[in-house]
Amino acid sequence: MSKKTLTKSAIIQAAIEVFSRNNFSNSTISEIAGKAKVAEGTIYKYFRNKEDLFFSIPVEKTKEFCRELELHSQGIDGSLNKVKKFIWYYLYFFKTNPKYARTLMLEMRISKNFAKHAAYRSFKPFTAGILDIIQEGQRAGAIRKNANVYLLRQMILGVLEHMVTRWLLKGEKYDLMEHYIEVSELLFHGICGTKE
Amino acid sequence: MSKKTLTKSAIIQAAIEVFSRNNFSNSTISEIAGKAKVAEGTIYKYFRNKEDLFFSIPVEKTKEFCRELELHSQGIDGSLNKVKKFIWYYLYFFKTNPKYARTLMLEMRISKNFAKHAAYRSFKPFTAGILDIIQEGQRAGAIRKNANVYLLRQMILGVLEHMVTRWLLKGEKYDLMEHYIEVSELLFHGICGTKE
Amino acid sequence: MSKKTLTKSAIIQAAIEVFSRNNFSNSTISEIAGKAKVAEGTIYKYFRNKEDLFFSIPVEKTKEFCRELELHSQGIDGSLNKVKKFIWYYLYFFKTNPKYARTLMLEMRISKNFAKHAAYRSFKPFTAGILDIIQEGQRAGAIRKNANVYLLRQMILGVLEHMVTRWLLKGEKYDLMEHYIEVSELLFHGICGTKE
Amino acid sequence: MSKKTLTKSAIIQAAIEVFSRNNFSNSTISEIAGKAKVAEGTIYKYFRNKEDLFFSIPVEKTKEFCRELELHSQGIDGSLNKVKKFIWYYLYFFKTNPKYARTLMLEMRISKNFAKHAAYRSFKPFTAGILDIIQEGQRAGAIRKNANVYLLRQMILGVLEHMVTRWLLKGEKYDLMEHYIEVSELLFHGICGTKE
DNA sequence: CATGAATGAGGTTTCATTCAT
DNA sequence: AATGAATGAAACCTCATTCAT
Repeated sequence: MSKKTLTKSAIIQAAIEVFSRNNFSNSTISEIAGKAKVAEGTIYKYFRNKEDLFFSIPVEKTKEFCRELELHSQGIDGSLNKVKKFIWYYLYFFKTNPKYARTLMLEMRISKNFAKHAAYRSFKPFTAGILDIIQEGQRAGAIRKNANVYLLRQMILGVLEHMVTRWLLKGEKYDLMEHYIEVSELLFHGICGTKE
Repeated sequence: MSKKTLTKSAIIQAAIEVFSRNNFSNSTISEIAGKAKVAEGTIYKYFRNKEDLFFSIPVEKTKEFCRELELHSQGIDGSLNKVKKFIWYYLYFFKTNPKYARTLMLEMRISKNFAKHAAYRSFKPFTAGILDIIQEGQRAGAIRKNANVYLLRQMILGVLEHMVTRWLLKGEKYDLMEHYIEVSELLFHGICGTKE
Repeated sequence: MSKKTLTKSAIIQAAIEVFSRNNFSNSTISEIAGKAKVAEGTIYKYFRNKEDLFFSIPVEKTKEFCRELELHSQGIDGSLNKVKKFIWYYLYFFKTNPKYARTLMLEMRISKNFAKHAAYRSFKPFTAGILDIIQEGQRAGAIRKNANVYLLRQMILGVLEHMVTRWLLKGEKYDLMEHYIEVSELLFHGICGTKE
Repeated sequence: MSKKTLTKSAIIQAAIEVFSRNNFSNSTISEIAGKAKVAEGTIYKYFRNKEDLFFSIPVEKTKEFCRELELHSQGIDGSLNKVKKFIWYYLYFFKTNPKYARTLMLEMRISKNFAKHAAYRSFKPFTAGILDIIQEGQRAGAIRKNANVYLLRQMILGVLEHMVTRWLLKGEKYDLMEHYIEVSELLFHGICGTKE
């Protein structure tokens, strides 16, 4: 890694830590600079402004997510198994990256201009991946054919997002993965009993 | 309504509007005072500080939600029908209160000190209500007995929260309620097809 | 004078002093606030920003100039005598307001956006006054009829402006008015000798 | 020209362009370096600091002015004709060097430390030249003997400076030279009519 | 000689909160 | 009770200058 690349990723890493503790507005460039061991001015050589630095965070992290997910998914047969693995890895990733989780789930996601920023496109491969699995599952009959694929994806991601968010808001005091099998089960077969 | 109560709710209403446009940090007391047609100093007669005003918003709004839900739920038989009605009303409420939706979903929920604030307790009757329905459903056999009630509640609220949040982030450009029947169906019977 | 008006003119007066010592960019709001004995924030209650404060300076000062000139001009007959008096008062005014002179002549006049700012219009009565005198002089035959009035005004103001500017740049070390009669004479009858 | 000289004059030329657009404080070394196609650090090999670079601009330009003026003045008889030629060339020079005109007239001239800088002496031959012409004119009787030569010079330069400055402030939208004959006429014979 | 990454001091501006009226 | 003028701390960001390569 060149010196420039090293400095840049030191800044990103420091930014993740700082933004995860306070919110965007309460985080200061000065603190990020301190943590990254660079001068405040240096940050502005690499990022246009505070918001640009903020939005640049998920670019690298999403690459990492997709790269690792790829590895974990190899050799798995059956769409439902693939969905299960996705659910597992999703929770695992945020469990092991709790600071990034905070930044992404509690700050970035609701941020006004995020969708307009170039960095937003870095999510494309991520959301495309799960969509492929669902479509494959429908073709194979493992997933309901009479349901909109986008709605199905929304449900899965919605439940996962909610689990991570709730875990963060509760202070990460329980194991994020403890109910993951049960949740998969409910997602697959519904909340209904057998009588009604 | 006394003059005091009128002033107070004018301030709250102005606060909802302002906080729904910008985020907490970017909203100013000065703008809220302007919209409520009171002096800045007056706000401090009714609320300890900016955060106190912010957290006071859901108190009234949640009361309103519960009161109306009560009415809508009367005369409904069957736990699943009650859950369906809850889902319907939840979406309906936020569809008709989009500014409050923004404030609550995008700002309040992730706010660091919210859970510590007295106002947080105002959600109690709300979350208790849906729990009752689920427990009743389990007793009647309409809802799986082998699933944790809290997890069930979390799934339902998680999906709903996600739907509202997504709708807000997409700019309220589609009808929040358009897929509500399909979503109920998926929640009740799962995403699986019949083959696997 | 109300308290608000007092505060505002204290700020303006402090601004004149500070801007006259350093240039616009090197002057600081902090120093102006200190001199005016108000907090930095107070300045922003009265002026939109640093530039707005800067451009607001000549408004009051030009009013003062015109008011006093009016008095001094009363009872004077003959256009050339009026021009002479104008020249005298112009030099006198800047001699007795050297700090304002610096701000206006060395900073304001060349400032990029000044002509666009509302304050620019405050010069109107000033430039209109001398034009009237010139036109009257042409009608009476005291001033060349075959010369453009705007060019005549430009020459008079140009020479005066230059005298003040030069005096400032030389450090106000000589008497600004020492050559004023000689200059009037040259303006009136030209630099030529009698032979050519 | 050696490579060193080439680089230096590229920097000066870039500086003229940049300083003519913004003022001294708002101009950046970075932009100058960019325009001159050298690294920022390189500028500091040739000039002590930003101010030194700024003040170095007129040195070359004034040499150019004097050299050309010399040529244009050859073979002209009569002091007034020489003055006329000077006026013509002065206006012509700034008309054809508008960026330098801005830098010199609007920025440099009022600059606090300019008179102290070594570069200030580069004006000497320039101001000496016009003084010679005036003195010669006085001896020949073409120019009033009863007027201070320095005052005469001041009047001529003052009017010219004012013409250029006004033209720049008005956005160079009219022809700087359009009234030059009329102005000479007024300078030579005064603004007075024949009656008074 | 030339480069350009890094520095870090310092200024403008915002805004929650107070308090005399 | 209501006002709104005044406060002053604190943060983002810029940019001249340096120095290791």
